[in-house]
Amino acid sequence: MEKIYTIKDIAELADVSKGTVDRVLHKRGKVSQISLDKVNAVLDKIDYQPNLIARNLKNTKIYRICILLPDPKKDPYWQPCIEGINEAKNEFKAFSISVETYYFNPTSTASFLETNEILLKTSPDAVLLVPLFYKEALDVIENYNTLGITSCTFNNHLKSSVIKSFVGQDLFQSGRVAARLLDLLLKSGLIVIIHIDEDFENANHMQEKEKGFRDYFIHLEDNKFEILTFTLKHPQFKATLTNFLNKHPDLAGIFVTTSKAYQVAEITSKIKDKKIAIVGYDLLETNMDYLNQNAVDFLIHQNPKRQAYFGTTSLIEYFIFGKEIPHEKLLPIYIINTENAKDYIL
Amino acid sequence: MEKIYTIKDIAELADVSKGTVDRVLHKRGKVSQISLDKVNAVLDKIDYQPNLIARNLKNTKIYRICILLPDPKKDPYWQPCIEGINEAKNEFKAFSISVETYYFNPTSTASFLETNEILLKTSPDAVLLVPLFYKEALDVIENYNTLGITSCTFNNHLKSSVIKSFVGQDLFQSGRVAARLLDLLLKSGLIVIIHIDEDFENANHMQEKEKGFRDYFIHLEDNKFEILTFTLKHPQFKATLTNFLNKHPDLAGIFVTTSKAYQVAEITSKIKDKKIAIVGYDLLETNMDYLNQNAVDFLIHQNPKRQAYFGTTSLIEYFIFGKEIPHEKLLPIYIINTENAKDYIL
DNA sequence: TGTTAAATTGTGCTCGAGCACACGAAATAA
DNA sequence: TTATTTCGTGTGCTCGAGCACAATTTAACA
Repeated sequence: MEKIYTIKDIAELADVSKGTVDRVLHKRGKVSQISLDKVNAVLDKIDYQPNLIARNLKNTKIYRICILLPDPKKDPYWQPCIEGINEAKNEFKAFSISVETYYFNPTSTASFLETNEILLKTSPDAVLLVPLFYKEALDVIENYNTLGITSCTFNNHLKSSVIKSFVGQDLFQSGRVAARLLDLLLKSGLIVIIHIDEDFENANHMQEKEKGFRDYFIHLEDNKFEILTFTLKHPQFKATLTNFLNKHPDLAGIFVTTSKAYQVAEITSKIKDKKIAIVGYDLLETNMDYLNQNAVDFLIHQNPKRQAYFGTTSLIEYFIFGKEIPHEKLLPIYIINTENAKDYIL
Repeated sequence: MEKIYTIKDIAELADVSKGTVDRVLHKRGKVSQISLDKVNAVLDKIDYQPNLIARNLKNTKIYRICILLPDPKKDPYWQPCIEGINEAKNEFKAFSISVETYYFNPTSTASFLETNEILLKTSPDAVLLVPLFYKEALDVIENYNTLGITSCTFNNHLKSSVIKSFVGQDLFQSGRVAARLLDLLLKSGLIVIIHIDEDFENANHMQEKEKGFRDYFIHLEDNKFEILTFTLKHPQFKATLTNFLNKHPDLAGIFVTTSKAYQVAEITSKIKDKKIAIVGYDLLETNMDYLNQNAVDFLIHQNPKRQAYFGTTSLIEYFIFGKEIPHEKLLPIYIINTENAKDYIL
């Protein structure tokens, strides 16, 4: 490794004071052409990397990061996020950073807005949020922007120019992954895509997954599979599905686009004489149970823990080290079977 | 977040000088019982977290980390490691750390020892190495220890009390993952485990994988599968396998325990009338080709890039922040099909 | 009680970047 | 010519931990 240059080194090499070097580096204040040239000549020759440790020493400000996400008590999918956030907090506990989490009810836009109001009272420097509700999230983020609050998102994609970063998955591609899994598992037959138990507001992710899923089969030469789509909701769900199963004994596989695969497996696992392949999402305990019972074949893991961890550490490192935040970070699509599941759950 | 206390704060609260506080904190030098009690009383009340930034400001030493791994030109499996190392270097380029890589020929213990000699001349503070050759690696690591050099390993497990950390995968479990994949893909039939083209020295990983693979099937109630093991080497490999395929038309699946699945797929893909399921390891270009041609069904990814990245960053953070290095870090076992492969290759 | 040694405690400098302030020189105004 | 502004530059302090060394107190002994 080459010598590490400091501002003092540059000042001596350029025969000016470190104050002048500082002014050149930060384009702060007036500098004569002669001094400017001298300093630039030195800077061209060497590779100056400011010492981030020293730079941030002076910075005694405590940066406040607020995280706004659905209440894990209402939907266990979000529980791993807490662990990811705590891991990030722990890793940077020696730095002057405050990370606070705020939970809203994932079924209530009012709860989302209320919680946001409470959060705003603490005047954070940045908010990392799950933009579950499209319209409301847009307003909220626009508001952050006018207040000078940095906003980052995870889990859900939301198109907005004022969002600093998004951490999540390519949902279209995850649909293709599911398709490929069922293609390998089954030779032919009827496959059903089931959208279950989610409101219209955050339905976009289900559509993306379906698009990817169908895209895969469209590009297969042979038409070995027939694909149908079901959009189901409690409480008719159980009756409708049972009815469908009876009518279609040729049903070979099911792709569940939400984390509710267990609800489907609960019904299909009771069918004695045949096995219907199921690919679903998310490592909920209930899903894991059916996975281990062979009623679910694969689960696609969105790694909410790592999403939250990555979103949080990006913001922390942005504040304390001035690191750039990547505009979009797409996590890999994790394929889970009974044997590698424990790698992902604590 | 609560107030962040500094040594000066503690000194004032305890009514002693910061020098005394320093002595108490580091058990350095003599302190009277009275002062000790006063300082401890304050320390009990508050949660003191030393400012890592300030602590390391004074530290102008450039830490030297050497990485000793097989030459990617000899075996492309190692190429991603370079990327992982570069990513780590880049992330910490502003800190006084020197990271240098040294390549040895993976088929030659002499090359390993020679390269190690060259590396030692640079008197590193730590070495991160792939202990490919059991006996030689043990000696080398023992030697590091007497020289006061920290040693960390990745990819291969090596039992030694002086190794500070290991980053890798649970190979037994990855065998089970492969078994589960073939179990789902096939209903019944003959499965062959193929160990191909590796020397005895580093054969341990193949044995672990086989153990895990067989362990899975042993615990299935029904004996749907028959499992055989093959240990093959160039150049007899091709003839032996072709011969075996002809003799066993009931062969349903193959588990290749090394990264040479493409060599097997090259042969099986030419069989016209039937499809043999193959599960192998590692995202080599050649393996990916056969994966995309449907000749290989799944690849298990050991994520060498992340292994190298994690090993490197752990050491860097140990030196510049004094963070603890986890003794063992087992990465998840990544299941790869055609659709999620691109998430893992650059 | 005085002298010296030993034990304990306090002071002040270092690291590198950043920034406020002061100093000087040149330019303009009176 | 002198006063005042403007521009350019250098000086010196800050941040917190760590550590060398100085200063002070206490103990030991003649």
